[in-house]
Amino acid sequence: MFPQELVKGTLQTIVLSLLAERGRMYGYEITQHVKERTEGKIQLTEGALYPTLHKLEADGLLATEHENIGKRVRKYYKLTDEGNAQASVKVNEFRSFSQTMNDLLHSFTPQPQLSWN
Amino acid sequence: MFPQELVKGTLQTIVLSLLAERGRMYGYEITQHVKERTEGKIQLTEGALYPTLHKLEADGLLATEHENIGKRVRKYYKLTDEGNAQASVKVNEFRSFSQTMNDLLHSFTPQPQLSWN
DNA sequence: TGCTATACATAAGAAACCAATGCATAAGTT
DNA sequence: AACTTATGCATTGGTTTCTTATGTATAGCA
Repeated sequence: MFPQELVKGTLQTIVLSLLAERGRMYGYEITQHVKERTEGKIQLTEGALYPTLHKLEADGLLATEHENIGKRVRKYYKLTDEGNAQASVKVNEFRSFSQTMNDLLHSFTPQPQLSWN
Repeated sequence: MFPQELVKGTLQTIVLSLLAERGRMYGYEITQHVKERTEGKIQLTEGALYPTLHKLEADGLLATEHENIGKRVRKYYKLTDEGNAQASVKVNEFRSFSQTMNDLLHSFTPQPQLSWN
């Protein structure tokens, strides 16, 4: 489990990229999916996720579809065109940041050079 | 320039790893060094840095040495033994987090496989 | 003389998150 | 039938962490 301070600031990026990949998802599904794919190392709390989803929707990056599952209503989120563009931006931004940070930390304990296959 | 939300939570890691690498540094030096090494992409503000340095010192991870430069007093920070250990932990933690995130975002736009040289 | 750089520091407010709680349905268990 | 766990939405109070702004002071340069 990573300390929360590290995960902070990546929530929007995670949500946008997952929706870009999978088309549409609902809130609870996102938490479970992230937990499984990261082997429990990243766990999104609902208190952080739902406000973020609402904010992204208010910003016009997400649109919702309501679906009845038995007597429950499930809210599916999907990307708008703008949201799709923003997903690209955010993911590239994170990768670039990740690279910069690793360069900055590089000399601490030298790692072997990476190369593309 | 990265959005600040991405840099958040990495300040302690940056400080500890730079001190592990360079022995001792003073506050202003840290801001300039990070700015140069990242080509301006990460810029630490003093309002964030100084409270962090004070906190790390209060937590016993850093020790200070005062040096007179002309009529000014410059505060050098260096790692304690505990700080040195913590530097390892934090750097490894970030690298692991970075890897996990990149895996999670991987399928968004597939990247070529990485391999060690 | 005035501007910029160096160098420390704090303080008020904002942003983002966590932990807790709440409501409700569904499924499985004893 | 009763209880527990899982599913699924959501809000609220408090904390941490950072930003912006400000303050003080020395030093160098034009």
